Amino acid sequence: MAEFVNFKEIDVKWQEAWEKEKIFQVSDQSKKPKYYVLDMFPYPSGAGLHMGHAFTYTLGDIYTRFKRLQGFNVLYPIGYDSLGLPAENAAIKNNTHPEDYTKKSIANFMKQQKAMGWSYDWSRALKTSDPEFYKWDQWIFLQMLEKGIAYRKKAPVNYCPKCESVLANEQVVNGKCWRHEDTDIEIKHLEQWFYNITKYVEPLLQGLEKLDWPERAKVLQKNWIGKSFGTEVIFNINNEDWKVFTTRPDTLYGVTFLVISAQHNRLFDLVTKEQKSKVEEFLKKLKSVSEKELENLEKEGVFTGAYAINPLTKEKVPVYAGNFVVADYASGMVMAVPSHDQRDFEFAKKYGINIKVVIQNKENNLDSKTMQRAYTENGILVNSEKFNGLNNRAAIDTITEYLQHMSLGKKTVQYKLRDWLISRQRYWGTPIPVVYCDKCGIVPLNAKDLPVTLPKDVKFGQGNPLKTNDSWVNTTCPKCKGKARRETDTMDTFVNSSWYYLRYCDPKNSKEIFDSSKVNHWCPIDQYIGGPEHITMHLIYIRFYTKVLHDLGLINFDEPALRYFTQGIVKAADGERMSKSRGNVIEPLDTIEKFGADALRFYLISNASPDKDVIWTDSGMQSSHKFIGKVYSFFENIRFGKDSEKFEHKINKTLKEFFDDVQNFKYNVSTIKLRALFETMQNEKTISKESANKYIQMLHVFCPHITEELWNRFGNKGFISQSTFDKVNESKINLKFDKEDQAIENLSEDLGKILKVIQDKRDNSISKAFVYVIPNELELLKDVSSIEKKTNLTIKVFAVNDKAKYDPENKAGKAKSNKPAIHLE
RNA sequence: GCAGGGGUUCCAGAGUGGUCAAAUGGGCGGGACUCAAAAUCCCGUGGUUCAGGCCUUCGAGAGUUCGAGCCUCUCCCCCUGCACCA
Repeated sequence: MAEFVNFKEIDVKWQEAWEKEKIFQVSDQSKKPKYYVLDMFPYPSGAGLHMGHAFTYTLGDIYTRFKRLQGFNVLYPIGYDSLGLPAENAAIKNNTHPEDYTKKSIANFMKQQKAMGWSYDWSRALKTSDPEFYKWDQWIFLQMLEKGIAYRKKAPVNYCPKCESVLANEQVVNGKCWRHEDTDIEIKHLEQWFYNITKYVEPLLQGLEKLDWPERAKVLQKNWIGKSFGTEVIFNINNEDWKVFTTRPDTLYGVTFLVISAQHNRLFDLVTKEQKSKVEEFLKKLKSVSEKELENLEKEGVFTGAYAINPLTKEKVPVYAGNFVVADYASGMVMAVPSHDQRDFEFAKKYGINIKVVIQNKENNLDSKTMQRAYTENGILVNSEKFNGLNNRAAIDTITEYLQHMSLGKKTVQYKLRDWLISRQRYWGTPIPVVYCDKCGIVPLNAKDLPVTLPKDVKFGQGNPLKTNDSWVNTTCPKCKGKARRETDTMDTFVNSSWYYLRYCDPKNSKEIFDSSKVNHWCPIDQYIGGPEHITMHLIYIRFYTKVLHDLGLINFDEPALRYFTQGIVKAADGERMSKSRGNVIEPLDTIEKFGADALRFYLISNASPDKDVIWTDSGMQSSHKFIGKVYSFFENIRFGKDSEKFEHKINKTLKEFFDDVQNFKYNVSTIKLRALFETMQNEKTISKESANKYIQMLHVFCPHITEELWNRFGNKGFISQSTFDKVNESKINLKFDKEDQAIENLSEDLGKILKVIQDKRDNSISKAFVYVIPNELELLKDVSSIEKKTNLTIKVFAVNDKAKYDPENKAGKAKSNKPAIHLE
């Protein structure tokens, strides 16, 4: 009975044994093939483990245990993404130092992680707030600087007033901060550190092809990178060439104005004296608008006073500054064709700008004076001089070639991906290892002087805390030994997670970032597991870093993770996210206390495919608990005997399917098959120890504690955690047994239906059933005891050609294949 | 708008050409046990009833096929992501 089993006790017993024997420590040297499973490391918050953690890390642990039992030498490390703003903010709130806060959080986390039975190699644990770790962030930065990948520039950047820091493009979600859904991003023009990720845009795009990732993840990254083909057209403004990117050079003759981004850093080069005040007024208004809803922002603009010359028509068209043009995409300036682009059309109507039709089609005769909206379909060029009559699709190439020929433009490619802004004006991050020297300017530190550690003594509350420690800020220039000032910005926390997976391969190396041979042995990650929210942030950065480190010759692969699995979310019973404010949170630790870690693990994966959301139900949780209890008590005092042939068939077949299902994360399907097999097992007279071992090995990946206990009770040597699966014995798999089951089930069903009808009509006097089958099906029904038990009938089965059969009603003739005839009395 | 993923029986969720009225779990109904309840166990759970049948179901419609939940097309709906990217 489930109640009598003290799961908690078993959990702790084996968790301690595993730890004591260090059985999950993995050696770099092994005869076994390597396998690297990685869960994205957690951000250690003071709140501890939540159900989402319990779910995602259990998925990884199951996969790891599965791979171990398959005979792989599995690297399964864990660490803490412990630098970052939330720790800083939480510390400020609790009036402690981020370092103390983080230390406490990690200790708490670790305890809880162990209670889940996750089989990490704790000897490799790392935390990013450790100077021995972030030292290498700084080292990588210096490498990047040397290669020109790290650089400083003044640019319009996203600033979150709540974070009091700038953000990367990836961290802006719908114009808001990724951490503060209620906070609008402000655009500031600041000089900041960037990583030149756009240099790697093509490898990032092409690398996707060879990855075994969910389609969704690949598409998301593709869209984020946003490659588009087009033409760069040169417009002359005030005797200066300005490049404008367009995907529609076929409409070039219809350009009636240009729009430059209001955030463009050269905007005022164009603004005339007369228009200056109007433009400034417009910009002021823009700022207040950005604090409201960005979504339905109307397209607005203001005339700059400048005119551009259309390279083909030589016409002069006005240049406007507009709020809808993205400053740092392409050249930050667009050509506007109101007749064939709806946005441009609305803008032209609003400001009374000329409209010129250049594409016509036979059915509709467009007239610029009467048209109600832009015509965006295809057609034939008109008003386009020598290109008149061309199909507009064809004209895209023709006109581009002509521009190229005349040196007025060229074919080009644009991407949405921007360079990665890594500066943060906050304390709890990796210090950027440069100084500002009055004489030498920006000077990087020497690698031997790393790490630049965070000073503990700083004041929080106003601006960047690092600026408050003068003795830290004031330093000497490594070049001229003169006075210098340290960079007080720290790095985006995402730099840490961009290469942590490499450090796990050689976590204690104090001489170099890692031993390349170790990293090349373990990497790339064979199976990476994490949430979908990381696809356009972390997973872009980690791929970028990998490519950079590859090009630096440090590693011999250029993709971090070949396979990636995205898990779903654990939702509360009401279908909402679990949250304190909703009061619907179920705590993993409470659940373990009540049901044991195995039952929780089993429950979390038995509901649905793990890439789907799990909706928590107490009854489901209880059902898993019940099942685990039944299995445990079944085996607890079992006496082994022999397997029936049928059972040998079943266990081998299940094992075979199990390999396939678990390999493909169909954990839920596996749990069902284990339930079914358990039912069969209960009806067997005896089973062998070998089969029992097979069964608990399968169950072990989901429920490591009770299976460890049973393994031990069975008298096996060593740990089940370190055992390996037997090969599937294909010769024992005989589909005959499945047919037999099918035949029994069919007959049982038929009898049931007949009895139901009869019993309604007559009284219950039926006690015997005579069954007539076609001869070659006779042996499928040789054991009908289960049906006899169920129906309370005595059953006799005959072959139809059996001369000695009892068949008073002469039913035997009705027997068909898979459909025996039946006589009841 | 664009892209991706989906719509399965009361719910969750398996299932991708025949043995599918469709696994499994939950819920619900019935039964056993009990003085009773809880727990546990067994049975049932689209309709209908004629002895194992018949009819209707897997978002809607059309098609391919001897045969479709599963393949093709069109449409509807839901979720997710990007969103003024020129």
